[in-house]
Amino acid sequence: MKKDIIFDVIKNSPNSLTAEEIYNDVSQNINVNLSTVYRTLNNLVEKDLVTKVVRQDKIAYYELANNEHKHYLICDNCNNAYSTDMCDLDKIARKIKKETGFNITSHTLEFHGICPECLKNVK
Amino acid sequence: MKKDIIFDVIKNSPNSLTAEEIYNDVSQNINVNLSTVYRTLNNLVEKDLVTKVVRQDKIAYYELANNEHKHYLICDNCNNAYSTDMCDLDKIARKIKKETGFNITSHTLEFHGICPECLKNVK
DNA sequence: AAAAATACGCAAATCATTTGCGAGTACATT
DNA sequence: AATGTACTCGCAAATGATTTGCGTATTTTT
Repeated sequence: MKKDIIFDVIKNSPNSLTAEEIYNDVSQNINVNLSTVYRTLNNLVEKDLVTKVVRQDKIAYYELANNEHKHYLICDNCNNAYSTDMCDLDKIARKIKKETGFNITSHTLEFHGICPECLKNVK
Repeated sequence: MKKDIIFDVIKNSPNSLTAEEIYNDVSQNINVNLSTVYRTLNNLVEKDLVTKVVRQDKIAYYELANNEHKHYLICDNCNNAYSTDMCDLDKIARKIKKETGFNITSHTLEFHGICPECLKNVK
């Protein structure tokens, strides 16, 4: 079924994708409806197979729910997202937990700025 | 004009507000239209007087564009947002800048979990 | 006070995402 | 194979936060 194909697209993508991007990709091979893509994505997120992150542009991005935690550097100029695995947030999370009693289970982090490529072109 | 009243609401709020919350607040005193609130907010954001942050719930939250950097602990149970000023991200940002050349200008960080209050009630 | 610029209300538009419904398909049980 | 039950999908309409066009008021500038 189409769920597998949609999941494959996510699995094979090095970066996170929007529902529309997934839809376009899948549509090249088979017929699907956008709502099917959304339904499937929600399904995969529920099953913890896929992670959904809403960015400042208000669009949801989906990626493989992998163990290794990633964050994005989003260029305000070209709007590309570069991922980084640098994240010392667990330390901060522990500190917050200790000082506030808040039981933190997850976090999202988004950096904004200008990527090296754009920096070159702007100058 | 209404811009001042809207700005006052934001100034006097200890936490970030949605457009609707601001609208409700302002409406208690004067007549305004929701679109006026939105227009004014965009205006204030443009002038760097107000900061807009889109959260995972896809709703934009507005707060005074203040110098002191805050992040939110959002309870997945009661949906309240607790703010914290703990943020060692500048260190991480510098590291990323050095290693990737990405010129980071801002970031958003959102912690999710269960707040102490809800923890008590759930148990 | 007239002209030019803003502010505002109202209704309609937008856009990502969701949902109701009805039809198609798969799988299990007899 | 036949029946039942549960998904899977497509399609069109609905949602909900936010934006926009437009005409009218109100302010600011001259």
